[in-house]
Amino acid sequence: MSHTLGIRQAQKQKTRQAFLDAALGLLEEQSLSSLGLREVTRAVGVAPTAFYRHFRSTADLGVALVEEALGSLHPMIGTTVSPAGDSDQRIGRAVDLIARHVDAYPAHVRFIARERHGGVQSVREAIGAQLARFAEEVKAELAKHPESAGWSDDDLLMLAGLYVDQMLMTASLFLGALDAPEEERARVADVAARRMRLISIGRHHWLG
Amino acid sequence: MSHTLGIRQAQKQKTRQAFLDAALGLLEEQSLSSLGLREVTRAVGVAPTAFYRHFRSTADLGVALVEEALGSLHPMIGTTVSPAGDSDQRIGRAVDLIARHVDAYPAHVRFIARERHGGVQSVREAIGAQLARFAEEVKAELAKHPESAGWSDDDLLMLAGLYVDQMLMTASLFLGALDAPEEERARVADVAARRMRLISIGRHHWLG
DNA sequence: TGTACATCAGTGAACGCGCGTTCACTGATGTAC
DNA sequence: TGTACATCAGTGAACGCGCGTTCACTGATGTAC
Repeated sequence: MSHTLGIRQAQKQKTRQAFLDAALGLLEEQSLSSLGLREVTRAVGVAPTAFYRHFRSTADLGVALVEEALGSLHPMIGTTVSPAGDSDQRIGRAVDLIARHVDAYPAHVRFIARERHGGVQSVREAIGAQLARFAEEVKAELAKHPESAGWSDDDLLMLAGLYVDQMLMTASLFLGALDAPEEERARVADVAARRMRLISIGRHHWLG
Repeated sequence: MSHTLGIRQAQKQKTRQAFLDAALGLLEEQSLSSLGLREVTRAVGVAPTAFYRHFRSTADLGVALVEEALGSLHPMIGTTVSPAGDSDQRIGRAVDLIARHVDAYPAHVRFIARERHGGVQSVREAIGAQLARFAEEVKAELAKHPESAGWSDDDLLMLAGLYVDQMLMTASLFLGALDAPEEERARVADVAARRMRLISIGRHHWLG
């Protein structure tokens, strides 16, 4: 069981989380490179100087947001890229899982899509590092599949990277259809599934 | 032959282009949503108020940059997605063309990658519209290929979108390796080619 | 349990600075005759 | 070709405002005894 924090530590964590939440909200309509320190503290309801008790800069806060948005996703890799079920079932499960994740954490997904190529170097690097970890984990999972027999390490990593990028693309498409009618969301899911199916077919005919 | 502009018009166009060039340079290290009007005029060497003679806002300038970065690329679609040569030759040609384009216009490519999901709505929409056009053009080109016999319109558009996204991904990877040793650039080209090969294989086995 | 001192998350005033936008202007270019 | 007037790209001063950062502070929480 976990150690109970002191009152002071608990309050500090609570404020820190309020900073992350407020920033994430503000970042729905702008980029991190234009997010102001005073803007965030105003949204939280504390003095501007309180910011420095938690972060060195908004870039630093951005790196913390990367951890929050992607850090908890690693355990999902195993179940998503499992060999259970036939190909179409696996694809349907993956697409559905992405759709649910976008529904549950739209601001996190938007933040990652936006800042992956955004204007703040340290945040780009943090996202890149997390995505590289995902690719390695997907690769390790793919290696367990019987279909991967005969594949080189390099080819497996190539395929894993393709899957990771495809997941991000799909998440971004769902994000754009968040407020659209169900019909549009279904269309997005359908296109995403067909893309993955095509990749899956390519995978099965890769050797020979 | 083209009409010669008056001195006044010619000078205005020259200044406008100076704005676009200066903004593109400044955007290598930040996002459009944090680009300041005064920052741009300072880089150009004109008074801040001169900006308003050309653009309503930095967002407006961003939309103009989208046109500059992507507008001239449409004619390249036809030759890139042509059915000439075997599959590997076509892929090699496409990857090489992307690499050369990134070398020639790194700032344009970075701008598009950054602002595609960036914080300025009108610019996101302008990029989205251009990419949708590209997808339609790629689809039209694919439809000419004999391999596309039996494909539905919807599947062709799905494949075209996959190619367009893959081109952007590849361009972005080359961008990250711009200052890297040739060895690293070759590795990027190799991964990109293998990704496209896998997609191409999937394409050939899509039906039946 | 109580006391005395240390820690430290959050405060509030103050600073110098660059921002976007307005306005009336200047002077070179364009046009009508 | 010359003259008189119109256009308009770029100027420069001025404005009110919000920014990031500094500093000494307060008072609740933590700790040593």
